Amino acid sequence: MSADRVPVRAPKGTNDILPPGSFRWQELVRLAQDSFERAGYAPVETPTFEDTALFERGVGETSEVVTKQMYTFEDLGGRSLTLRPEGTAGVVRAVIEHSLDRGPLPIKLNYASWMFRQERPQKGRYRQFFQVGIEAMGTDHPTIDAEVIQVGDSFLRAAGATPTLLLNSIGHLADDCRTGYNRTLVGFLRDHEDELAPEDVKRIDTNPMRTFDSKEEKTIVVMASAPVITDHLCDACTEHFAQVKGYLDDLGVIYTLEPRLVRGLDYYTRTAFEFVWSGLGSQNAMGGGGRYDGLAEMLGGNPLPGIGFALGVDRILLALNEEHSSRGTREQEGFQGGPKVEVYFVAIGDEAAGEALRLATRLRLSGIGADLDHARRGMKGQMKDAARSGAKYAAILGDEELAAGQVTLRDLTTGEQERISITDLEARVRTG
RNA sequence: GCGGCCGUAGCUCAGCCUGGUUAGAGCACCCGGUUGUGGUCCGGGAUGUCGCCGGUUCAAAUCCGGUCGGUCGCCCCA
Repeated sequence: MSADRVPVRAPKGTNDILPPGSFRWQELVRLAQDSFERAGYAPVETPTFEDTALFERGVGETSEVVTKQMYTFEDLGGRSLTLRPEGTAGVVRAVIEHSLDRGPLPIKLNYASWMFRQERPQKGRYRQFFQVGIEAMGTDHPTIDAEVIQVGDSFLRAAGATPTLLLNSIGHLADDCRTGYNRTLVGFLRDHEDELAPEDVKRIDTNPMRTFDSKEEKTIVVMASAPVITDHLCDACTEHFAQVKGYLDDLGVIYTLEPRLVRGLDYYTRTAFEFVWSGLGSQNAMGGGGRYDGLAEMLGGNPLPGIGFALGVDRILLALNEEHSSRGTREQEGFQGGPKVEVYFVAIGDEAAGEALRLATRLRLSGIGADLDHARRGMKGQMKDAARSGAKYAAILGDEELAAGQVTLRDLTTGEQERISITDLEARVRTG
C-alpha cells in the first residue's frame, strides 16, 4: 500500500471533541468563566508556549512535570521553548512583565486554556488537556484564600459535581516552618529507610514530602506514623491557616483536613487544596491549587503573594457522566447545551430553495436560529433533517406558499401546523 | 519507562477454540410505501484492505511469529 493511503490520526493522548458532546464541553467552560467573572476575576490569555526557563524556575527543576513531562522544542533562533504544562507560571510572568503588580491589588484573573504534558495517556489523563482556573495576586490576607476556594467549590457544584475538598497548609520556607519540618521528616524517613518501597527511598533526597503521595502499601504504613507539617508550622502560618478555615466555615464550605496533602509543583506555600472525587479512580483529582507566595521572586519579579487553582475540564466531565449514570439521572442535567436551531426550512423546488436561504438568513440576523437543506433532498428527507436539527418548527415553502407569500409553519413537537404570512414569521416564532 | 486487555461495516459486537461454499447482526445512513409532511411501522439498498507484514496449509478473519495502533493500570498529575 502506498504511504499516502495510511490514514492520518490524532496524536497519541489527544482528543477530538465532537458533537453532541462538544455542546456540553463548551457549556461547562462558559459556566466556569461566568462563575469566575462574577467574582471579579477578569479573563487573561497568555502564550501557549513559553521560554523553557519559566517552567524550570517556576514549577521546579526536580518536579516530575519538568523532569519528564514537558513538550520542549527549539525554534529557528535556537531558543528553547516549551508548551505550557500548567497555567500559573505564565500568568504570573505576564503580571510581572506588564507591571500589573504596580496597579490596584489584588490582581484577579481567570483563564481557560490548553495544557500539555507528555505522559502515558489513560482514562482522564491526556497529553493535551484543558484547564479552567483563577489566580489572585497581591495579598496574602486569608479572606482571599477562602474566596478562591469557595469560587472553585461552588463552580464544581453548579456544574453538578459533588467533590470532596481536601485542605492543608504546607507552611513557608523558613527554619522554624517547612524547612525545619523537612529536616525532621528526612530524619524520620532515614530511620525507616529499610521499610520504604524502593521508589520512595529515592524521594528522600529529591522531594521528601512527596512520600505522602505514595501508593505503595509498605510506605503508606510507615507514613501513617510520620510527623505531619501542620504540627510544625510557624506561628504566622498556623494563624493564617486558622483564619482561612474560619472564613471557609463562615461561607459554609465543607472541607476535609488532610495534613498529608502535598502538591506536585514546587512553588506552593501555605494553603494547599484539592478537589477530589472517588469515582475517578486513580486520577481522582478534578483539580487543585494553593498559595504561591515565592513564585514571583523566583521569576525575577518583586515579592507578590498569590493563590489560585486549576480544574481539569475532561475530569469534571468524566465525573459528571459517572455520577449521573450511577444516579440514573440524565446526562444533560445542569446544562443547557444543545443545538440552537429553532426553525428549519423545508423548500420544494429551486425558487423555494432561494427563498428559504433568504428567510433563514433574515431570521439568523435577527437572533433566531435557523437552518435549511443544502443537499436538494426530497421533502421527506428534509422533514427528517428538520426533526434531526432539534428545531421547534419546520417552515415549509412550496409553490402554493410562494405564490401567496406565506409559509406553512409546523410545530415539530405537537404536529400542529398553520399557514402564516412570511412577514409574520419572525414575530410568530418569537412568541412561540 | 513498565504491565494487562483489545484490533471484523460509521458505531456496538458475533464468527476465531474444533481452518473450508458469496463474512454476519443490531443501531445509524440512503431510497420507497405516503406524486408536499419528520419522530412509529413495513419493504428495499449501500458500506468491510476481517489493523499490517510474513509463515503453516490444497485452503487462513480463524492456527503461528512479528509489527503497528488503541485502551486500561503503575509512576505522577488536571
